[in-house]
Amino acid sequence: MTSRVASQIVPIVVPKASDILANQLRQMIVQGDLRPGALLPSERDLVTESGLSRSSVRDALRVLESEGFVTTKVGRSGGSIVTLPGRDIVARSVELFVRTHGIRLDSLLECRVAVEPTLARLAARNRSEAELEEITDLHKQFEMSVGDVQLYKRINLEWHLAIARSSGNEPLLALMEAITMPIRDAMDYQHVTTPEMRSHAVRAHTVILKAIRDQDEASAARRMERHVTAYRDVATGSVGREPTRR
Amino acid sequence: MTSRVASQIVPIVVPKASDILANQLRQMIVQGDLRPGALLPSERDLVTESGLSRSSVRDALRVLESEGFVTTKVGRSGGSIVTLPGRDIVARSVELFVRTHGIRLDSLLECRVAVEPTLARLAARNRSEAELEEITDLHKQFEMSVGDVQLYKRINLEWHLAIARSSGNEPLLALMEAITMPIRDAMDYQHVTTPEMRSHAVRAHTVILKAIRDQDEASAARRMERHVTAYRDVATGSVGREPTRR
DNA sequence: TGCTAGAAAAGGTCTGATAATTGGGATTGA
DNA sequence: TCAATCCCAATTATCAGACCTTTTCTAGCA
Repeated sequence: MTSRVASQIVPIVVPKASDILANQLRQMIVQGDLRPGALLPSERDLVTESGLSRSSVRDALRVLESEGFVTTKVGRSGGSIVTLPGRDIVARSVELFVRTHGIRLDSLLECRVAVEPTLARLAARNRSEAELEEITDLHKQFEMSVGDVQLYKRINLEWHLAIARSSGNEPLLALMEAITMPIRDAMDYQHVTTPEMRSHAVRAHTVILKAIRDQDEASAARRMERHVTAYRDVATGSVGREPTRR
Repeated sequence: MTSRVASQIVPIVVPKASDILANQLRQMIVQGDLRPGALLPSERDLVTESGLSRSSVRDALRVLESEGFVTTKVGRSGGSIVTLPGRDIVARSVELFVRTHGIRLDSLLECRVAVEPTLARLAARNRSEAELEEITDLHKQFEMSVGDVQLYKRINLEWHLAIARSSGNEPLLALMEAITMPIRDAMDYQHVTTPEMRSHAVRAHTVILKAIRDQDEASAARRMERHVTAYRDVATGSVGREPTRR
């Protein structure tokens, strides 16, 4: 065997044409060169500009569409409009992750326990008057819904989400929105609430709302933590198991 | 004007052929009919099975690929292999969200403050011996890295992520992974650490590690909270602003 | 003026062909 | 016999072009 020089060749990846185009467009959007609302050139124009075929251009646009970077309309004066990937995209990916990996309900509730006290604290700090009014409004509806289980559940979730929206913290809000739907599905499937539990929740909400109104951050966080911790312990049937002493 | 019957027609949306196919395949994967590792039929087989054209089939596969449901290889014995959308997909969508919406560093650090104490608590509860060893190992490297800023930063992040992995809570881990990279980028850009700060962080890590080793959940959570809260306050320059009294 | 039919513009779909990539099997040479 | 090499087949990637569907604009007509 003849001796050979040491290979300095590193694995070469050949990117796909459509990926290159998608990356370029994505980067332009991320960097702000393309503003949301802007209309991209038509597919046929992109073909002439990029030198690629229409299928490659379309592949790129489809990927960007599924990532939430463009929305596409058909028809005259249609085309691809630049959008920014919003919380809905994050929520969708989290939801698919949760469903495909069989994440259990207690993991999701643990997640809520981690997130919601901070959301309540931030809501107490940052809420606007309009947001406070919305939360208050939902709370009034909540108080009157203890008889109707379906309504109760819906208003309950809406109230928690309204607080999250008032926090002003987008990443945490996105996570909260993302885990809310899987939690609701799982709870619908396996959990029933008693009237006593419901009126208990109403009382908990009342004091949390007061703390948020008074902008008492520490109280809002502490009471929200108690509320969601209790919820978790009831739902996972682990009331006696080391109740997160603090 | 002749009187007409009330229209009961509701707006009709015509889904795209490729979306229908993508939805079908996605649902089969989510429901478990298609296991990860399974090889989908070739594009041409899918064409004959679905009755659609090759472009529609390819559109569907491209969307699924960008969602993390399949990975596609070219060449003989290539094709589309079923995968499950992992934390990387979640992290990617969060990262794009953060970058396109100009989420500020203090929001991300607030996020960490919300999440990491719970991760530390769960790590103290659920860590395996091997995971404890990994965390300990990283801590030793950390202690020796105070002189090398770049190394220090890398090991620091690795240590926090190792704790997150030991928690056993996949959603929180995904969020932690998702916000780590944007935080690092922003910190690289604007923040410098002093040797005093670094050795202070080493001491904080030491006590957290001890709590995790001893499986002292409350201590792990409390000390981690102090640690990341201090980090946030230093990084946002708001040391004196209502330091989350507790 | 108001309405309608058609033209125009855009994405959606289909068809067929060719290129590039990859793995495995056949071939060949020592 | 065995290892390196060459060739072929299967598969995705890309291209080219045509036609369809949807939507909007417009010109002409009543």
